[in-house]
Amino acid sequence: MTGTGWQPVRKTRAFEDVLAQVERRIAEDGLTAGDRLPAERHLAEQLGVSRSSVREAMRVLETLGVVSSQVGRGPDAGAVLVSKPGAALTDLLRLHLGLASLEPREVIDTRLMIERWAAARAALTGPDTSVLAEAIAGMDAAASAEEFVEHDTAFHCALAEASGNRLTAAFMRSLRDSLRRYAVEAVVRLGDTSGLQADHRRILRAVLDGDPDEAAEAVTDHLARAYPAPAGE
Amino acid sequence: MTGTGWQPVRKTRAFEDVLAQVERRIAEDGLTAGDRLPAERHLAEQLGVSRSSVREAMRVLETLGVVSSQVGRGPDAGAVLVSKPGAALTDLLRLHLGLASLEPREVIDTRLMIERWAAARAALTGPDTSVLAEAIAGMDAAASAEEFVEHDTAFHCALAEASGNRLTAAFMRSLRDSLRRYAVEAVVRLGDTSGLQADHRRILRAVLDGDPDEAAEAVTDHLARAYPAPAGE
DNA sequence: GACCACAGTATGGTCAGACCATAGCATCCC
DNA sequence: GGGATGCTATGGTCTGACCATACTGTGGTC
Repeated sequence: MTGTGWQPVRKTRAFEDVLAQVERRIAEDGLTAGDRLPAERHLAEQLGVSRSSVREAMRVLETLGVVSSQVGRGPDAGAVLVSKPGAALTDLLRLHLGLASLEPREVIDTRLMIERWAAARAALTGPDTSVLAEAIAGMDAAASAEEFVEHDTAFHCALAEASGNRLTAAFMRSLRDSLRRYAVEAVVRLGDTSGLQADHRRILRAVLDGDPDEAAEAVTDHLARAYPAPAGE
Repeated sequence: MTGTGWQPVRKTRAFEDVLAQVERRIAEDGLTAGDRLPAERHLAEQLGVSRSSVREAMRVLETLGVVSSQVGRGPDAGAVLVSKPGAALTDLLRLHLGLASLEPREVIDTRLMIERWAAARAALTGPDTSVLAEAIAGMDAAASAEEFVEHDTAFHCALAEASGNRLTAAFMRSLRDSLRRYAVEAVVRLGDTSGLQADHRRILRAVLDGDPDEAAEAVTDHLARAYPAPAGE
Protein backbone atom coordinates (compact mmCIF):
# COMPACT_ATOMS: atom_id res chain seq x y z
CA MET A 1 0.00 0.00 0.00
CA THR A 2 1.50 3.31 -1.06
CA GLY A 3 0.35 6.88 -1.04
CA THR A 4 -1.16 6.79 2.44
CA GLY A 5 0.50 10.03 3.43
CA TRP A 6 2.91 8.31 5.78
CA GLN A 7 6.45 9.48 5.84
CA PRO A 8 9.07 6.79 5.40
CA VAL A 9 10.96 6.27 8.64
CA ARG A 10 14.19 8.17 8.30
CA LYS A 11 16.91 5.60 8.61
CA THR A 12 20.15 7.50 8.72
CA ARG A 13 23.24 5.39 8.51
CA ALA A 14 25.89 6.03 11.12
CA PHE A 15 28.47 7.37 8.70
CA GLU A 16 25.90 9.82 7.34
CA ASP A 17 25.47 11.22 10.82
CA VAL A 18 29.21 11.56 11.09
CA LEU A 19 29.30 13.34 7.74
CA ALA A 20 26.58 15.76 8.76
CA GLN A 21 28.27 16.60 12.03
CA VAL A 22 31.67 17.08 10.41
CA GLU A 23 30.13 19.32 7.78
CA ARG A 24 28.37 21.33 10.47
CA ARG A 25 31.63 21.74 12.32
CA ILE A 26 33.35 22.94 9.18
CA ALA A 27 30.67 25.55 8.64
CA GLU A 28 30.28 26.67 12.25
CA ASP A 29 33.93 26.74 13.21
CA GLY A 30 34.93 28.24 9.90
CA LEU A 31 37.47 25.53 9.20
CA THR A 32 39.44 25.87 5.99
CA ALA A 33 42.05 23.96 4.06
CA GLY A 34 44.98 23.09 6.28
CA ASP A 35 43.00 22.63 9.47
CA ARG A 36 42.98 19.24 11.11
CA LEU A 37 40.09 17.01 12.03
CA PRO A 38 40.13 14.94 15.23
CA ALA A 39 41.68 11.51 14.99
CA GLU A 40 39.40 8.71 13.90
CA ARG A 41 39.40 7.08 17.31
CA HIS A 42 38.59 10.32 19.11
CA LEU A 43 35.86 11.22 16.65
CA ALA A 44 34.35 7.77 17.05
CA GLU A 45 34.31 8.08 20.81
CA GLN A 46 32.93 11.62 20.83
CA LEU A 47 30.17 10.78 18.36
CA GLY A 48 29.34 7.46 19.97
CA VAL A 49 29.90 5.38 16.85
CA SER A 50 32.44 2.79 15.86
CA ARG A 51 35.65 3.65 14.16
CA SER A 52 34.45 1.86 11.03
CA SER A 53 31.63 4.33 10.61
CA VAL A 54 34.00 7.24 11.05
CA ARG A 55 36.30 5.72 8.48
CA GLU A 56 33.48 5.36 5.96
CA ALA A 57 32.67 9.03 6.44
CA MET A 58 36.34 9.84 5.90
CA ARG A 59 36.33 7.93 2.64
CA VAL A 60 33.39 10.02 1.47
CA LEU A 61 35.08 13.27 2.41
CA GLU A 62 38.25 12.12 0.74
CA THR A 63 36.31 11.24 -2.40
CA LEU A 64 34.78 14.69 -2.46
CA GLY A 65 38.22 16.24 -2.24
CA VAL A 66 37.86 17.95 1.12
CA VAL A 67 39.98 15.69 3.34
CA SER A 68 43.33 14.02 3.04
CA SER A 69 44.62 11.44 5.49
CA GLN A 70 48.21 10.85 6.50
CA VAL A 71 49.48 8.15 8.77
CA GLY A 72 52.07 8.66 11.43
CA ARG A 73 52.34 11.23 14.10
CA GLY A 74 52.89 14.93 14.35
CA PRO A 75 51.35 18.12 13.04
CA ASP A 76 50.94 16.78 9.53
CA ALA A 77 49.43 13.44 10.48
CA GLY A 78 45.77 12.63 10.65
CA ALA A 79 42.91 13.94 8.58
CA VAL A 80 43.50 17.45 7.29
CA LEU A 81 41.10 19.55 5.30
CA VAL A 82 42.20 20.14 1.73
CA SER A 83 40.63 21.62 -1.36
CA LYS A 84 40.84 19.32 -4.34
CA PRO A 85 37.53 19.59 -6.17
CA GLY A 86 39.29 18.72 -9.40
CA ALA A 87 40.21 15.18 -8.47
CA ALA A 88 36.67 14.47 -7.38
CA LEU A 89 35.26 15.84 -10.63
CA THR A 90 37.67 13.78 -12.67
CA ASP A 91 36.70 10.56 -10.93
CA LEU A 92 33.06 11.43 -11.28
CA LEU A 93 33.21 12.05 -15.01
CA ARG A 94 35.48 9.11 -15.74
CA LEU A 95 33.23 6.65 -13.94
CA HIS A 96 30.07 7.95 -15.52
CA LEU A 97 31.62 7.87 -18.96
CA GLY A 98 32.61 4.28 -18.27
CA LEU A 99 29.10 3.49 -17.16
CA ALA A 100 27.80 4.92 -20.42
CA SER A 101 25.49 7.11 -18.37
CA LEU A 102 27.02 10.10 -20.13
CA GLU A 103 27.62 10.31 -23.85
CA PRO A 104 30.96 11.61 -25.10
CA ARG A 105 29.00 14.14 -27.13
CA GLU A 106 27.52 15.61 -23.97
CA VAL A 107 30.93 15.94 -22.39
CA ILE A 108 32.42 17.46 -25.52
CA ASP A 109 29.61 19.98 -25.82
CA THR A 110 30.08 20.93 -22.20
CA ARG A 111 33.75 21.39 -22.83
CA LEU A 112 33.00 23.69 -25.72
CA MET A 113 30.72 25.74 -23.53
CA ILE A 114 33.37 26.14 -20.87
CA GLU A 115 36.15 26.88 -23.26
CA ARG A 116 34.26 29.53 -25.21
CA TRP A 117 33.52 31.27 -21.96
CA ALA A 118 37.04 30.91 -20.60
CA ALA A 119 38.64 32.16 -23.79
CA ALA A 120 36.43 35.21 -23.93
CA ARG A 121 37.10 35.91 -20.30
CA ALA A 122 40.83 35.47 -20.72
CA ALA A 123 40.79 37.92 -23.63
CA LEU A 124 39.21 40.50 -21.36
CA THR A 125 41.56 40.08 -18.42
CA GLY A 126 44.78 40.03 -20.41
CA PRO A 127 46.55 37.18 -18.66
CA ASP A 128 50.11 35.95 -18.85
CA THR A 129 50.24 34.11 -22.17
CA SER A 130 53.72 32.64 -21.89
CA VAL A 131 52.35 29.26 -20.83
CA LEU A 132 50.09 29.23 -23.87
CA ALA A 133 52.99 29.99 -26.20
CA GLU A 134 55.11 27.29 -24.58
CA ALA A 135 52.35 24.75 -25.03
CA ILE A 136 52.08 25.59 -28.72
CA ALA A 137 55.83 25.15 -29.08
CA GLY A 138 55.57 21.83 -27.29
CA MET A 139 52.93 20.65 -29.74
CA ASP A 140 55.13 21.70 -32.65
CA ALA A 141 57.89 19.50 -31.28
CA ALA A 142 55.64 16.59 -30.36
CA ALA A 143 56.68 13.24 -31.84
CA SER A 144 53.50 11.28 -31.14
CA ALA A 145 49.78 11.79 -30.77
CA GLU A 146 50.06 11.18 -27.04
CA GLU A 147 52.74 13.82 -26.66
CA PHE A 148 50.74 16.26 -28.77
CA VAL A 149 47.67 15.71 -26.64
CA GLU A 150 49.70 16.27 -23.50
CA HIS A 151 50.73 19.75 -24.59
CA ASP A 152 47.30 20.35 -26.03
CA THR A 153 45.85 19.64 -22.60
CA ALA A 154 48.32 22.07 -21.06
CA PHE A 155 47.26 24.73 -23.55
CA HIS A 156 43.55 24.39 -22.96
CA CYS A 157 43.85 24.07 -19.20
CA ALA A 158 46.04 27.16 -19.08
CA LEU A 159 43.39 28.95 -21.07
CA ALA A 160 40.74 27.91 -18.56
CA GLU A 161 42.90 28.95 -15.64
CA ALA A 162 43.47 32.31 -17.29
CA SER A 163 39.76 32.96 -16.83
CA GLY A 164 40.42 33.37 -13.12
CA ASN A 165 37.56 31.10 -12.10
CA ARG A 166 38.81 28.07 -10.17
CA LEU A 167 35.59 26.14 -10.52
CA THR A 168 35.51 26.29 -14.30
CA ALA A 169 39.24 25.67 -14.43
CA ALA A 170 38.87 22.56 -12.31
CA PHE A 171 35.96 21.46 -14.44
CA MET A 172 38.01 21.97 -17.59
CA ARG A 173 40.88 19.93 -16.22
CA SER A 174 38.52 17.13 -15.27
CA LEU A 175 36.82 17.12 -18.65
CA ARG A 176 40.16 16.95 -20.39
CA ASP A 177 41.38 14.12 -18.20
CA SER A 178 38.26 12.08 -18.69
CA LEU A 179 38.31 12.75 -22.44
CA ARG A 180 42.00 11.98 -22.93
CA ARG A 181 41.24 8.78 -24.81
CA TYR A 182 38.95 10.56 -27.25
CA ALA A 183 41.47 13.37 -27.70
CA VAL A 184 44.20 10.96 -28.78
CA GLU A 185 41.76 9.25 -31.13
CA ALA A 186 40.84 12.60 -32.65
CA VAL A 187 44.47 13.52 -33.29
CA VAL A 188 45.21 10.15 -34.85
CA ARG A 189 42.12 10.42 -37.03
CA LEU A 190 43.07 13.84 -38.27
CA GLY A 191 46.64 12.80 -39.01
CA ASP A 192 47.76 16.31 -39.79
CA THR A 193 47.93 18.62 -36.79
CA SER A 194 48.75 21.81 -38.69
CA GLY A 195 45.10 22.83 -38.72
CA LEU A 196 44.84 22.40 -34.96
CA GLN A 197 48.00 24.42 -34.46
CA ALA A 198 46.68 27.20 -36.67
CA ASP A 199 43.61 27.25 -34.44
CA HIS A 200 45.75 27.45 -31.33
CA ARG A 201 47.67 30.41 -32.73
CA ARG A 202 44.42 32.10 -33.69
CA ILE A 203 43.11 31.65 -30.15
CA LEU A 204 46.31 33.01 -28.65
CA ARG A 205 46.27 36.00 -30.98
CA ALA A 206 42.68 36.80 -30.05
CA VAL A 207 43.53 36.67 -26.36
CA LEU A 208 46.54 38.92 -26.91
CA ASP A 209 44.39 41.33 -28.93
CA GLY A 210 41.81 41.38 -26.16
CA ASP A 211 39.05 40.33 -28.53
CA PRO A 212 36.63 38.11 -26.62
CA ASP A 213 34.26 37.44 -29.51
CA GLU A 214 37.04 36.37 -31.81
CA ALA A 215 38.52 34.20 -29.05
CA ALA A 216 35.20 32.43 -28.54
CA GLU A 217 34.75 31.91 -32.27
CA ALA A 218 38.27 30.58 -32.63
CA VAL A 219 37.63 28.07 -29.86
CA THR A 220 34.38 27.01 -31.46
CA ASP A 221 36.01 26.44 -34.83
CA HIS A 222 38.83 24.57 -33.16
CA LEU A 223 36.60 22.09 -31.39
CA ALA A 224 34.46 21.67 -34.47
CA ARG A 225 37.60 20.59 -36.29
CA ALA A 226 38.70 18.20 -33.55
CA TYR A 227 35.30 16.70 -32.83
CA PRO A 228 33.05 17.03 -35.90
CA ALA A 229 29.39 17.11 -34.96
CA PRO A 230 27.35 14.09 -36.03
CA ALA A 231 25.56 14.64 -39.30
CA GLY A 232 22.08 14.56 -37.86
CA GLU A 233 22.60 17.39 -35.46
CA MET B 1 66.31 14.89 1.47
CA THR B 2 64.12 15.47 -1.54
CA GLY B 3 64.66 15.62 -5.26
CA THR B 4 66.96 12.61 -5.48
CA GLY B 5 65.11 11.18 -8.44
CA TRP B 6 63.67 8.31 -6.44
CA GLN B 7 60.08 7.40 -7.02
CA PRO B 8 57.97 7.20 -3.89
CA VAL B 9 56.97 3.63 -3.18
CA ARG B 10 53.42 3.23 -4.41
CA LYS B 11 51.39 2.33 -1.40
CA THR B 12 47.95 1.49 -2.62
CA ARG B 13 45.33 1.14 0.04
CA ALA B 14 43.17 -1.93 -0.09
CA PHE B 15 39.97 -0.11 -0.90
CA GLU B 16 41.71 1.61 -3.80
CA ASP B 17 42.54 -1.77 -5.27
CA VAL B 18 38.92 -2.75 -4.88
CA LEU B 19 37.85 0.45 -6.61
CA ALA B 20 40.21 -0.12 -9.51
CA GLN B 21 39.05 -3.68 -10.01
CA VAL B 22 35.38 -2.74 -9.83
CA GLU B 23 35.92 0.05 -12.32
CA ARG B 24 37.76 -2.32 -14.63
CA ARG B 25 34.90 -4.77 -14.40
CA ILE B 26 32.42 -2.07 -15.26
CA ALA B 27 34.41 -1.12 -18.33
CA GLU B 28 35.27 -4.64 -19.50
CA ASP B 29 31.93 -6.27 -18.87
CA GLY B 30 30.05 -3.26 -20.13
CA LEU B 31 27.98 -2.97 -16.98
CA THR B 32 25.40 -0.22 -16.93
CA ALA B 33 22.85 1.23 -14.56
CA GLY B 34 20.64 -1.47 -13.15
CA ASP B 35 23.27 -4.20 -13.07
CA ARG B 36 24.22 -5.69 -9.75
CA LEU B 37 27.61 -5.96 -8.11
CA PRO B 38 28.57 -9.03 -6.07
CA ALA B 39 27.68 -8.95 -2.40
CA GLU B 40 30.19 -7.34 -0.08
CA ARG B 41 31.16 -10.62 1.50
CA HIS B 42 31.68 -12.35 -1.82
CA LEU B 43 33.65 -9.47 -3.24
CA ALA B 44 35.84 -9.43 -0.15
CA GLU B 45 36.56 -13.12 -0.46
CA GLN B 46 37.20 -13.00 -4.20
CA LEU B 47 39.55 -10.04 -3.90
CA GLY B 48 41.29 -11.33 -0.81
CA VAL B 49 40.54 -8.30 1.33
CA SER B 50 38.43 -7.70 4.37
CA ARG B 51 34.83 -6.70 4.14
CA SER B 52 35.70 -3.33 5.67
CA SER B 53 37.87 -2.48 2.69
CA VAL B 54 35.11 -3.48 0.30
CA ARG B 55 32.70 -1.34 2.23
CA GLU B 56 34.98 1.68 2.04
CA ALA B 57 35.16 1.23 -1.71
CA MET B 58 31.37 1.03 -1.81
CA ARG B 59 31.11 4.31 0.08
CA VAL B 60 33.33 5.93 -2.54
CA LEU B 61 31.27 4.56 -5.40
CA GLU B 62 28.11 5.64 -3.65
CA THR B 63 29.53 9.13 -3.16
CA LEU B 64 30.35 9.35 -6.84
CA GLY B 65 26.79 8.40 -7.67
CA VAL B 66 27.48 5.12 -9.44
CA VAL B 67 26.17 2.55 -6.95
CA SER B 68 23.29 2.32 -4.55
CA SER B 69 23.03 -0.23 -1.76
CA GLN B 70 19.87 -1.87 -0.51
CA VAL B 71 19.58 -4.24 2.39
CA GLY B 72 17.48 -7.34 2.40
CA ARG B 73 17.23 -10.13 -0.05
CA GLY B 74 16.03 -10.58 -3.57
CA PRO B 75 16.72 -9.18 -7.01
CA ASP B 76 16.72 -5.58 -5.78
CA ALA B 77 19.01 -6.12 -2.80
CA GLY B 78 22.72 -5.55 -2.75
CA ALA B 79 24.84 -3.01 -4.57
CA VAL B 80 23.23 -1.87 -7.81
CA LEU B 81 24.82 0.35 -10.39
CA VAL B 82 22.98 3.62 -10.79
CA SER B 83 23.64 6.91 -12.53
CA LYS B 84 23.29 9.86 -10.21
CA PRO B 85 26.05 12.29 -11.09
CA GLY B 86 23.90 15.15 -9.85
CA ALA B 87 23.89 14.20 -6.21
CA ALA B 88 27.64 13.82 -6.22
CA LEU B 89 28.09 17.23 -7.83
CA THR B 90 25.77 18.83 -5.32
CA ASP B 91 27.67 17.43 -2.35
CA LEU B 92 30.94 18.45 -3.93
CA LEU B 93 29.94 22.04 -4.47
CA ARG B 94 28.19 22.43 -1.15
CA LEU B 95 31.16 21.17 0.81
CA HIS B 96 33.65 23.29 -1.06
CA LEU B 97 31.51 26.35 -0.65
CA GLY B 98 31.37 25.61 3.07
CA LEU B 99 35.12 25.22 3.15
CA ALA B 100 35.47 28.62 1.51
CA SER B 101 37.67 26.99 -1.10
CA LEU B 102 35.27 28.32 -3.70
CA GLU B 103 33.92 31.86 -3.72
CA PRO B 104 30.21 32.38 -4.31
CA ARG B 105 31.20 34.69 -7.15
CA GLU B 106 32.95 31.84 -8.93
CA VAL B 107 29.93 29.61 -8.60
CA ILE B 108 27.58 32.35 -9.75
CA ASP B 109 29.73 33.14 -12.78
CA THR B 110 29.80 29.47 -13.65
CA ARG B 111 26.06 29.35 -13.38
CA LEU B 112 25.76 32.28 -15.73
CA MET B 113 27.99 30.54 -18.23
CA ILE B 114 25.87 27.38 -18.12
CA GLU B 115 22.59 29.17 -18.25
CA ARG B 116 23.50 31.38 -21.18
CA TRP B 117 24.50 28.31 -23.11
CA ALA B 118 21.47 26.28 -22.08
CA ALA B 119 19.04 29.08 -22.93
CA ALA B 120 20.54 29.57 -26.36
CA ARG B 121 20.49 25.87 -26.96
CA ALA B 122 16.90 25.57 -25.80
CA ALA B 123 15.88 28.36 -28.14
CA LEU B 124 17.33 26.38 -31.04
CA THR B 125 15.74 23.04 -30.20
CA GLY B 126 12.25 24.36 -29.47
CA PRO B 127 11.51 22.35 -26.34
CA ASP B 128 8.30 21.85 -24.43
CA THR B 129 7.86 25.11 -22.54
CA SER B 130 4.87 24.19 -20.42
CA VAL B 131 7.05 23.50 -17.40
CA LEU B 132 8.62 26.93 -17.76
CA ALA B 133 5.23 28.61 -17.89
CA GLU B 134 4.04 26.68 -14.86
CA ALA B 135 7.11 27.71 -12.89
CA ILE B 136 6.46 31.38 -13.72
CA ALA B 137 2.89 31.00 -12.55
CA GLY B 138 4.14 29.37 -9.38
CA MET B 139 6.41 32.32 -8.69
CA ASP B 140 3.52 34.71 -9.24
CA ALA B 141 1.58 32.87 -6.56
CA ALA B 142 4.48 32.48 -4.15
CA ALA B 143 3.87 33.81 -0.65
CA SER B 144 7.42 33.80 0.63
CA ALA B 145 10.96 34.17 -0.60
CA GLU B 146 11.57 30.47 -0.02
CA GLU B 147 8.57 29.51 -2.09
CA PHE B 148 9.57 31.92 -4.83
CA VAL B 149 13.06 30.43 -4.95
CA GLU B 150 11.62 26.95 -5.14
CA HIS B 151 9.72 27.74 -8.32
CA ASP B 152 12.62 29.81 -9.57
CA THR B 153 14.83 26.76 -9.23
CA ALA B 154 12.29 24.71 -11.15
CA PHE B 155 12.29 27.30 -13.93
CA HIS B 156 16.03 27.47 -14.34
CA CYS B 157 16.55 23.72 -14.03
CA ALA B 158 13.87 23.10 -16.63
CA LEU B 159 15.66 25.54 -18.89
CA ALA B 160 18.91 23.63 -18.43
CA GLU B 161 17.21 20.32 -19.06
CA ALA B 162 15.69 21.74 -22.22
CA SER B 163 19.21 22.00 -23.59
CA GLY B 164 19.23 18.23 -23.93
CA ASN B 165 22.62 17.84 -22.29
CA ARG B 166 22.41 15.78 -19.12
CA LEU B 167 25.81 16.81 -17.84
CA THR B 168 25.12 20.51 -17.95
CA ALA B 169 21.61 19.94 -16.62
CA ALA B 170 22.99 18.00 -13.66
CA PHE B 171 25.59 20.68 -13.12
CA MET B 172 22.92 23.35 -13.18
CA ARG B 173 20.81 21.51 -10.64
CA SER B 174 23.81 21.11 -8.36
CA LEU B 175 24.77 24.75 -8.65
CA ARG B 176 21.26 25.80 -7.79
CA ASP B 177 21.06 23.50 -4.81
CA SER B 178 24.39 24.63 -3.43
CA LEU B 179 23.46 28.28 -3.99
CA ARG B 180 19.98 28.06 -2.49
CA ARG B 181 20.95 30.11 0.53
CA TYR B 182 22.32 32.91 -1.63
CA ALA B 183 19.25 32.80 -3.87
CA VAL B 184 16.90 33.36 -0.95
CA GLU B 185 19.10 36.18 0.28
CA ALA B 186 19.03 37.78 -3.14
CA VAL B 187 15.23 37.66 -3.32
CA VAL B 188 14.88 39.12 0.15
CA ARG B 189 17.37 41.85 -0.66
CA LEU B 190 15.54 42.82 -3.83
CA GLY B 191 12.19 42.86 -2.08
CA ASP B 192 10.27 43.31 -5.28
CA THR B 193 10.23 40.28 -7.56
CA SER B 194 8.44 41.91 -10.48
CA GLY B 195 11.73 42.61 -12.23
CA LEU B 196 12.80 39.01 -11.91
CA GLN B 197 9.48 37.85 -13.27
CA ALA B 198 9.76 40.21 -16.22
CA ASP B 199 13.13 38.63 -16.92
CA HIS B 200 11.65 35.15 -16.75
CA ARG B 201 8.95 36.08 -19.24
CA ARG B 202 11.54 37.61 -21.53
CA ILE B 203 13.61 34.42 -21.42
CA LEU B 204 10.56 32.30 -22.13
CA ARG B 205 9.55 34.52 -25.03
CA ALA B 206 13.02 34.30 -26.55
CA VAL B 207 12.96 30.51 -26.31
CA LEU B 208 9.51 30.42 -27.91
CA ASP B 209 10.70 32.76 -30.66
CA GLY B 210 13.71 30.55 -31.29
CA ASP B 211 16.09 33.47 -30.77
CA PRO B 212 19.24 32.12 -29.10
CA ASP B 213 21.08 35.44 -28.86
CA GLU B 214 18.15 37.17 -27.20
CA ALA B 215 17.73 34.20 -24.85
CA ALA B 216 21.36 34.41 -23.79
CA GLU B 217 21.14 38.15 -23.30
CA ALA B 218 17.96 37.83 -21.29
CA VAL B 219 19.62 35.32 -19.00
CA THR B 220 22.64 37.55 -18.57
CA ASP B 221 20.51 40.54 -17.63
CA HIS B 222 18.50 38.39 -15.27
CA LEU B 223 21.49 37.17 -13.32
CA ALA B 224 23.02 40.63 -13.27
CA ARG B 225 19.84 41.79 -11.56
CA ALA B 226 19.82 38.95 -9.04
CA TYR B 227 23.52 38.97 -8.28
CA PRO B 228 24.98 42.41 -8.98
CA ALA B 229 28.68 42.25 -9.80
CA PRO B 230 31.02 43.76 -7.24
CA ALA B 231 31.98 47.33 -8.04
CA GLY B 232 35.65 46.63 -8.60
CA GLU B 233 35.13 44.11 -11.35
C1' DG C 1 76.74 21.30 24.57
C1' DA C 2 75.86 18.80 20.26
C1' DC C 3 74.50 14.82 18.32
C1' DC C 4 72.75 10.31 17.63
C1' DA C 5 70.34 5.94 18.89
C1' DC C 6 66.33 4.12 20.69
C1' DA C 7 62.07 3.49 23.06
C1' DG C 8 57.47 5.54 23.34
C1' DT C 9 53.26 6.81 21.28
C1' DA C 10 49.58 8.59 18.29
C1' DT C 11 48.15 8.06 13.81
C1' DG C 12 45.76 5.68 9.87
C1' DG C 13 45.35 0.84 7.48
C1' DT C 14 43.68 -3.70 7.81
C1' DC C 15 41.59 -7.69 9.35
C1' DA C 16 38.50 -11.19 11.72
C1' DG C 17 34.45 -12.12 13.78
C1' DA C 18 30.32 -11.24 15.74
C1' DC C 19 25.58 -9.48 15.98
C1' DC C 20 21.49 -6.85 14.17
C1' DA C 21 17.61 -5.36 10.94
C1' DT C 22 15.77 -6.08 6.66
C1' DA C 23 13.32 -8.38 3.11
C1' DG C 24 12.60 -11.86 -0.10
C1' DC C 25 11.91 -16.97 -0.20
C1' DA C 26 10.60 -21.58 1.18
C1' DT C 27 8.22 -24.46 3.91
C1' DC C 28 4.71 -26.15 6.72
C1' DC C 29 0.23 -26.46 8.49
C1' DC C 30 -4.55 -25.88 8.15
C1' DG D 1 -5.30 -22.64 -1.77
C1' DG D 2 -3.62 -19.61 1.53
C1' DG D 3 -1.75 -17.75 5.46
C1' DA D 4 1.70 -18.11 9.20
C1' DT D 5 6.34 -19.09 10.20
C1' DG D 6 11.07 -19.95 9.88
C1' DC D 7 15.19 -19.59 6.72
C1' DT D 8 18.64 -17.08 4.53
C1' DA D 9 21.24 -13.57 2.04
C1' DT D 10 21.86 -8.91 2.24
C1' DG D 11 23.86 -4.49 4.11
C1' DG D 12 24.76 -1.92 8.77
C1' DT D 13 27.29 -1.77 12.92
C1' DC D 14 30.36 -2.70 16.52
C1' DT D 15 34.45 -4.62 19.01
C1' DG D 16 39.00 -5.62 19.44
C1' DA D 17 43.10 -6.64 17.75
C1' DC D 18 47.39 -6.06 15.08
C1' DC D 19 50.48 -3.62 11.74
C1' DA D 20 53.27 0.21 9.52
C1' DT D 21 54.31 4.75 9.90
C1' DA D 22 56.37 8.84 11.64
C1' DC D 23 56.92 12.17 15.05
C1' DT D 24 58.58 12.90 20.12
C1' DG D 25 61.07 12.56 23.97
C1' DT D 26 64.81 10.56 26.46
C1' DG D 27 69.08 9.14 27.40
C1' DG D 28 73.71 8.15 26.32
C1' DT D 29 77.90 9.29 23.89
C1' DC D 30 81.43 12.11 22.13
